[in-house]
Amino acid sequence: MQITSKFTIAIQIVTAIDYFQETEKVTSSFLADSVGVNPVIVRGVMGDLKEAGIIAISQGKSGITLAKPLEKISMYDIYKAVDCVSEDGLFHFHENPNANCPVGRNIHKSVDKRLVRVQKAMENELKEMSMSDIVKDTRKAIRAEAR
Amino acid sequence: MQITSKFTIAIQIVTAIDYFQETEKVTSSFLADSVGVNPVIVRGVMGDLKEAGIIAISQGKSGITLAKPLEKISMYDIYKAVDCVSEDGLFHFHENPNANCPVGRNIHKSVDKRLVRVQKAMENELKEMSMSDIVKDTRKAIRAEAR
DNA sequence: GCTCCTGTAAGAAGATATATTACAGGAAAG
DNA sequence: CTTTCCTGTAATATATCTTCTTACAGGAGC
Repeated sequence: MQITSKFTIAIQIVTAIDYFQETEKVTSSFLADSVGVNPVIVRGVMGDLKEAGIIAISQGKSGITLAKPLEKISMYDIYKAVDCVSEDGLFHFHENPNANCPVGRNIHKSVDKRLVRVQKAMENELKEMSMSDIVKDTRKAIRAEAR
Repeated sequence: MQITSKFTIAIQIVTAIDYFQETEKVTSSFLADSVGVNPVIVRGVMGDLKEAGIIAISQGKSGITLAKPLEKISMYDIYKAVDCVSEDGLFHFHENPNANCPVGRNIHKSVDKRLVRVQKAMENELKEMSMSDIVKDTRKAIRAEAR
């Protein structure tokens, strides 16, 4: 099992918007070309990011822009925006434990809270990561290429 | 997206083996009945758990038993045993970032290591959790019912 | 008013998860 | 040694999810 690529697509979109904001008109097709997926997918992700207040969409010359400074966008913000994990949680509890079995009837109680804790541990790590660091690293890698 | 239910099925299987070990002959059908899934699924998970040295499978009177004390089985051990996350990692990076785009060409480098860190944060939390605690909680819940 | 971009619908194709039937082979028990 | 019955596994069927793709309406910007 894996988390939808919408998450990493969104990360690249935000990075590319910042990187090209000043030199290009950034549109869904432009981003789709950079990311290597269909423009429709990009528009979907763009919609999510707009709703979350991360980007601003204009059809004008400015194209798509960031709605707030990179420092204020965490990877968790993006993760939440694109909804890449089911609202039932990261873990999928099997649906029909047997209610006639004492274990089947009570296992949920003991396991659920721990699964929540595990998911939170992952999400807390995402909260610590800022998009400005991703962009910095990417710019550095691009500069390193030039040599 | 969600992690396969094989994980929670395995957790219930280990719990049920411990709980019923002394009073019942534990077989794949017995477990399947408790878990509420098809016996074939249980046999698959059993195979994984056996390979990981967590349970022992016998066709004799003893049935299926734990291969080591509960205290020595962590949730991480089970998570690893059933292989519920792709070996490419929890996160799915989109496949074709454009190599002609500086961002598309370099985004992987900056993001990958962070995704690994996030996944590890989750897995470390699982390592802290012992099956003996799950079983204790479940037994407690069962006793509470009796009143 | 014209252009072109976004938003969205709808359908196709592929991957994955789970259920289900069936059966061979082997271990345990007598 | 024979019978029983449990495991291991293959093959097939659904259902769901993901991503791709085509198409088009409506609206924003120039």
